[in-house]
Amino acid sequence: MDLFLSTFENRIDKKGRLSVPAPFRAVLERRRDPLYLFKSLTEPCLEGCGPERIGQIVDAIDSMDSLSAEVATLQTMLSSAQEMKVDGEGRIMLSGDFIEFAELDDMALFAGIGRSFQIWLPARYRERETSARSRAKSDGLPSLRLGGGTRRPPDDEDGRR
Amino acid sequence: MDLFLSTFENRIDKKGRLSVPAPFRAVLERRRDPLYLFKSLTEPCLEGCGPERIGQIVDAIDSMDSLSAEVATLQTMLSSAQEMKVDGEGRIMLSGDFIEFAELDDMALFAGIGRSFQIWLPARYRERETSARSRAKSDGLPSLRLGGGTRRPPDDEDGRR
DNA sequence: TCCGAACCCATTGACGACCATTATTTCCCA
DNA sequence: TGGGAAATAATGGTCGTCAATGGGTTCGGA
Repeated sequence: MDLFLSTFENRIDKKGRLSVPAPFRAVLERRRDPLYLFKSLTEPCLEGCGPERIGQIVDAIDSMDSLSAEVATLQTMLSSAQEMKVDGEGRIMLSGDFIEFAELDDMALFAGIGRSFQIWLPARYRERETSARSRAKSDGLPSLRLGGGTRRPPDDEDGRR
Repeated sequence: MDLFLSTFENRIDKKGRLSVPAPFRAVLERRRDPLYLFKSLTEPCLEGCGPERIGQIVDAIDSMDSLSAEVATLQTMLSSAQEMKVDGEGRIMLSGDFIEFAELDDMALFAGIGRSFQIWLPARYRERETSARSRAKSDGLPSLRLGGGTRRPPDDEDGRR
């Protein structure tokens, strides 16, 4: 399975166009997947993914009580989602709404987080990264304990990016 | 599967005409489906969909106790439904009843929510979106935990709080 | 005959497709 | 080992197309 990993910083030109990092594009193209962007529900950033995640959300809505607050939350997510058209040069055009929401300026930082990626204002991302790091030092790495199962206790780590 | 996604804001002209967003039209045309609108049961907005969703409601009624209150509610929904005529430019004409119900003025906001979409007074929609986002921040993203369904423990996700 | 709704046509503005230029990296060869 | 060439990626600009909107005209029903 190919994943979105690593971070890239690209420029947003004055028309609002933004190059998708070549490695991310490669993942989508290999699967022949279109790219979807939507506003994060919890943070000031955009989320990028393929259709399968969108489908999961739609199915979740259908299987839930349509009166619940959770459904309204998921609907908010969907109604912010856009299928992005990628031009011949691998660029997308961010709507004014997206730029505003993520408070983007003239640079955008792509952060690969596995099955999806995020787009941040670079400065804001770094802020968040340092605080995540210090939190990890004080609180440990709960998710690694849960998920990984196999290897290595929560130490070293900080060495890598 | 093609879905109704994203939001669009269009003007209601002085003749009462309203352009259906081209992407939404494309979904319906590809399936050769007519467009139905009906009043939302739970919110001050209109719901738009194709025939299959209307059929689902009919089937639901058939499978329920015909004396129950829920059936009466669903019947209310059906009786408010109209098949909309779309003119050559992709516009529909809203009845006075619909405009009143959704408290529409001179702008209408289309919000795609997967298999259907909603039509809102823009200001009212934004209110609702704001509250959905703040709720998501405080309560987390319960539904994704449910919806993911398939693999993977409840970590990573977009919603790393 | 009057009103409203369906149809047709015109305008405009934004977006998408295409083409050009620059920069950076990698690889090959001198 | 260093320099150059080619490939890839990023960036910038331009033009055509289509969607959104507005106005006018005709047709049908009351």
